[in-house]
Amino acid sequence: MTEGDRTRRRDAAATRQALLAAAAELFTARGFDRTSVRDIAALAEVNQALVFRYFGSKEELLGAVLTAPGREIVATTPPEELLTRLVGEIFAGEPGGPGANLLLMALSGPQDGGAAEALDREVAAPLRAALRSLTDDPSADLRAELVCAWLLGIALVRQIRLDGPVAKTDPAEVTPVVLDAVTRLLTDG
Amino acid sequence: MTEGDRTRRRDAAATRQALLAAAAELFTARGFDRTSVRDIAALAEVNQALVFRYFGSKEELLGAVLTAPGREIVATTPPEELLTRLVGEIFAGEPGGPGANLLLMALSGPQDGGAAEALDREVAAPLRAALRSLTDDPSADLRAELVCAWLLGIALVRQIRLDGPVAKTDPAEVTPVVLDAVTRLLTDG
DNA sequence: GTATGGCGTAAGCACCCGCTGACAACGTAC
DNA sequence: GTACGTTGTCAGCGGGTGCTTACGCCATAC
Repeated sequence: MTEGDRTRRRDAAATRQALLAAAAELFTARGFDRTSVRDIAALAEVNQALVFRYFGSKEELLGAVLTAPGREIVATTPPEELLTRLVGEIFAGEPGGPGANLLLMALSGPQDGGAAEALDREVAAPLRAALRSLTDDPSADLRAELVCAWLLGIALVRQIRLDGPVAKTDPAEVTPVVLDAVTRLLTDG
Repeated sequence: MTEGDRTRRRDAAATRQALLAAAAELFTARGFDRTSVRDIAALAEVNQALVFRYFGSKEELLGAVLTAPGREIVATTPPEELLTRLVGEIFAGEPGGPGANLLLMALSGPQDGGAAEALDREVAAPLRAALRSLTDDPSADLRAELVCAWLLGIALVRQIRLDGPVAKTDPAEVTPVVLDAVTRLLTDG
């Protein structure tokens, strides 16, 4: 309607970004399958055909949404701080909203589309490697994956049980509890 | 074809059970949304209209599948053994197959259909209550839910990363590690 | 033998989905 | 000012979905 809208339209990068943001929000809230391309486009206030112009398919859009933020965290954080950083990120965002909880998407998404594999490769695998290096226990692999499993579970419960203590307790109180338990799990023989 | 088939057909209880089993298998393997009623009926070798005759809707079928086994465990196990029992169940079944991993369904299923709520009410809530009673820590609620989150994460990782150590390590080796860490998490101030 | 009621079957409705292709509007380069 | 490439619009396709409805079929009761 307004001229301001007119000037901001016809901007490929902006629409691409709007689609990414809308997709992240809806995928996180409802899961992949329960989100339609038309819903994403509507939230982004963009024609639905543009999803396919810019991302090729709904699955590739999921891939783009999934890998972006996690990869950034892993890339910009030294291994020895990765655990603390990730726990912090998990408890940083609003429980219901988007944030570190992109994991849910990978679970509800297509198993064969490579999205879950991409997330594992880009985010979880480096984390496991970093955790493994913190202990010399012979079962380091197992313990590292147990820690990852815990983080996954915490992120999910925070997302699902919005009224539970994991979601509601002050992060400053929860974080040390988790980090403590993880540390002991890793450092005990 | 054979007479044996003829006699076993036209048996309401048997077809109901066949549908339940088929639904459990497919829901667990693919998730709720990626499983169609026609797929379930085909696996059960039953006409798809019978799903609606016996269960009313696809969601109610999910509800029936979800609550049955978990509720049985909770009902038949005294609170003080519930944690050990559940950890045992999680590591008992085959990693890829059905078993204690019905949780995945609740996550990928409809959030508003009450299936996840039913699972929480029938299974998770009693578990949390049992865990809470094991500690007199002021943050007992939080710690109990953190434990639940861990179990959820472990069950999921076992399901998702079939080649990972959580899925492949001998349960007899993993179980004490988990139980140890949980106990310390609960009993530490 | 025949009526009755539960069981299984076939066909299809109405809808939503991911995705496509042709076309219009726009901004820019010349 | 005109040609051109990019961006956005629109209608619709092919197909899958949950679910319904009307209808045969069989076992039993009488």
